[in-house]
Amino acid sequence: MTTHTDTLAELRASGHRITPQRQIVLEVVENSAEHLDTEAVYQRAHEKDRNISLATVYRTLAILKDEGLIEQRYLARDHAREHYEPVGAPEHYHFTCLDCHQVIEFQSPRVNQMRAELEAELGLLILQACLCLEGYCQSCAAKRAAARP
Amino acid sequence: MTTHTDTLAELRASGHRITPQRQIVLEVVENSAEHLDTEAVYQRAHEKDRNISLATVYRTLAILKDEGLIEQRYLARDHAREHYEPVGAPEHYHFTCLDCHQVIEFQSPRVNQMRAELEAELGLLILQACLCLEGYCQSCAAKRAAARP
DNA sequence: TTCATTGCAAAATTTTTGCATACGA
DNA sequence: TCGTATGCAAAAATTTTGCAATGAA
Repeated sequence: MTTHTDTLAELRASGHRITPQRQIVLEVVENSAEHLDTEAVYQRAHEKDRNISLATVYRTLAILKDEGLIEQRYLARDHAREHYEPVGAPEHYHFTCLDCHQVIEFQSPRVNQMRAELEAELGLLILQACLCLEGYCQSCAAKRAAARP
Repeated sequence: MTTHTDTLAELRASGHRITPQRQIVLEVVENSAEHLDTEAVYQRAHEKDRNISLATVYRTLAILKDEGLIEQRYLARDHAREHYEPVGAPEHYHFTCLDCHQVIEFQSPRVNQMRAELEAELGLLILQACLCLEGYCQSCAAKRAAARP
């Protein structure tokens, strides 16, 4: 398990300076249960430091992501927006219903299986896997089938 | 294999009108080998109809996507931008190297396996699967390992 | 001290929307 | 004819960037 301190050390080791702003952004991502997009990270960071700027949050998230210190996830419902979470969070992906818009989180061993296969076959080092599914949930699929026989 | 005419019929059946602009947008997506983002679709559509507007392209792509008549794909390299392609294109996903930025296309039976499992277990109807991987390709991974022993 | 980092504001980019007009069915 | 769809232009939403001042190492 990577700790906050470890992550800061890695950040420094990769040639970046440790600033209060960066510590705050990291804390926010590490301590949130949900996936936060950039705006949400900014809002929470802003509560801790009234002077932090949105530009700094953008820049910091980009650095942390580039260094592999946080992960990005995309929700299908709002795919264009990146959501961040700490590395090491339990693996899960998202299915979004196109009709009722509920998000169903799921796990599947197939993803890691595939990652391992690709790494072995193609020699890749896979750091991030983005997987999101869209379609209709059970009840909405049933409704649509009934509406259009 | 769904034909252009079939797709238009489905579009009409779902309550939308067939306009020259919509036909052009559909043709562009169907006839392009690459994945086009909205701007690229607009550019190609614009060559065929100098008066077509970007707003119409946005609106048309949204409709076609909502109706499941085209699919969206996301490339990890440029994840925030949607890329469209016709339904029924051969399954493939993307890995992007964070260093040299090359995009490696790959296939994996694990995806369909997972889709089938999820549909069976959760009763979902999965229409779109977005999967993109990021990390380092074989040579870039080797370089990084050498640079930071 | 030195240079990476910051905040601010402006710019750039991308997408959406209001509305009068045009046109498909 | 009737109401959807369009083009335009303006607005909204999101992200990036220039620059002088600040502050981490």
